[in-house]
Amino acid sequence: MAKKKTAWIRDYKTRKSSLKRRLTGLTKKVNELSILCDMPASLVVFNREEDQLAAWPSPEAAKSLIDKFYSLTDHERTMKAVDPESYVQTNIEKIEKKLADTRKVITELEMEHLMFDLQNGRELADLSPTEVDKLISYSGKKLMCLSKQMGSTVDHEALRASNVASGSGGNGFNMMGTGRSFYYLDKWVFVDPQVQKPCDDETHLPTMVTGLDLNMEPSHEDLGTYKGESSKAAGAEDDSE
Amino acid sequence: MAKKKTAWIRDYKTRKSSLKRRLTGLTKKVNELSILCDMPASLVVFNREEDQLAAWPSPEAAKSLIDKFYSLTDHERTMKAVDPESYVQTNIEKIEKKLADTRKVITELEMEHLMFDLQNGRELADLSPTEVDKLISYSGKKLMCLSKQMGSTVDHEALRASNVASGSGGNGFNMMGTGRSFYYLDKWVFVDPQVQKPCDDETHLPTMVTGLDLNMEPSHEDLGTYKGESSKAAGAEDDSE
DNA sequence: AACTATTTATAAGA
DNA sequence: TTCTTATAAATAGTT
Repeated sequence: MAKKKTAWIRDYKTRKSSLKRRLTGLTKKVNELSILCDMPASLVVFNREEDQLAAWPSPEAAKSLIDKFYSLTDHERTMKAVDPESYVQTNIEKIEKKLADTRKVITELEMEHLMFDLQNGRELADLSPTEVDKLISYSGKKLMCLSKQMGSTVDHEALRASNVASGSGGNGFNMMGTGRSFYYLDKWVFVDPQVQKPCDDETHLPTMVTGLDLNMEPSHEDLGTYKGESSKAAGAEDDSE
Repeated sequence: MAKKKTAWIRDYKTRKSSLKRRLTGLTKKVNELSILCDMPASLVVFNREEDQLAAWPSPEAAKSLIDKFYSLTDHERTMKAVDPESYVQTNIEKIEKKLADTRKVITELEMEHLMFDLQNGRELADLSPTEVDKLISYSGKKLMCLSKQMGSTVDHEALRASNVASGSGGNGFNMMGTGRSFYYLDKWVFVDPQVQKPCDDETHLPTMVTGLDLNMEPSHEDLGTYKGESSKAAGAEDDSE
C-alpha cells in the first residue's frame, strides 16, 4: 500500500521508518542520476528530530556544488538557474491539461447531442434551462474561434449583450443567483486580453452534428459526473495530489 | 522497460530525456519527503551539458541549508553528519546477502539430492567429478561448523591434506587446471582468520537426508542455473546493479 | 528486519 | 514532443 495523500505523518515510528526508507531510495536515485547523465548532483536532508544531516555524496560535495554556483555574478546565476517550479508544475499541469481536455470533449458531446435532438424535431422551448444555457455558452465560444480564424475582430460588448438577452429570454428561467451559466460565459466568451491563447482548441473544432455517432453519446453516468465536476469547478478546485 | 545497468547513457537524446524524467521524479520525491517528515531538504543538479543548475526548492534554500550546517564548529558538524555511504551500502548488502542465501540453499538441496542417491544404491564411484567435488567441499564446511560448535579447534592443515588426498584419489579425475573444485575448498574450508563469520549459517544447519522431501529436489533447470552461477562465481563476480 | 500488495517511476516505442 | 505501455523499483502496512 504505497499510496496516501502527501501530508505530514503524525505517528513517530511510521514517520521515522518512512524517512529512512525514502532517504535510502532518494539517495540511490540521486546517485543513479549523476552516473546516468554524468552530472554533479547533491541531496541534503536535515533531520531535525535527530538533529542529523544526511548529505549525498557528502556535505563537502554539496557545499562545493552550490558554492560554485554562487561564485558566479548575479547575472550569470540568473541565466543558469532553471526554475524548479517547472518540475513540480509538470505533474500538476499534466493533470489539469487532461482534465481540461476531458471537459472539452464532454461539452462537445453534449452539444452534439443537443443539436441532434433539435434536428430531429425537438423544440428549442423544450430544452431545459441548463441545456439552453450550455448551448449559448458553446455558441459564443464557437463564434469567437471562428471569427478569430477569419481574422476579424469580435465585438465583445455586442456579444455580451446578445448573450444576456437570450439568457433572460422567453424560456421562463432566470440564472441570476446561481451564476453557473455565466461562469461559462465569462470563462469562454469574454476573453481576458492577457490570456494569450483564448482559442487554443482551434485545431479541435468540434464536428457538431456531422458524423455523429450515437454510441458516443455520453451516458447518464458520465453526465452526472460531468455535472458534479462542473459545479465543483465553479467553486473550489479539486485538490488531487 | 525500466531496467538497465546504471551506467552513463551514450545516446544524447536518451540521456537528455532520462535526465528530464528523472529530475522530475526526484524533485517530486524530495518534495514529498520534506512534507511527509517535515524536514528541510534540498536537491541540486548541475546540468553541465546545458550549463544550467536545477535546485530544489531553490538555489537559495539549498545554499542556506548547507551553510547552516557549515556554520557549526568542526566537532558539532562531525557529530551531526550521517554517513551517507550506509544508504547506498544498504542496497548492495541486501542483494549480496540474498544472493549468498540463495546459493547456500541451492548447495544444500544439491547435497540432499546426492545423499539421497547414495542412500538408494548409487555408488560413490558413479558420481561425477563435479559431484564428488561438491560433496567434499560441503563436508569440509560442515566439519568446520560442527567443530566450531563443539568449541574445539580445527587442524586446517590436516583438513587440507585430507581434501587434497581425496581430490586426487581413485575417482580417476584430476581437477588441476580448472581450479574450480578448489575455489570452493579455499572459500569454505580454509577460512581467512580476518573473516569474522566463517560459519554464519550455524543456525541453518542443513537437514541433509533426514526429512527429505522429494518435492524439494532441485529440478534439472535449477541445477543448470546453479552450475552457470557457480562457474561464474569461480571467476568474475556477477555485477548485478 | 522480511514480506506483500500497491503505487510510482521509468524506458521504449508509437 | 507527448502519450502509451510494459516492467522494474519504491514503499506502506504487516508480521
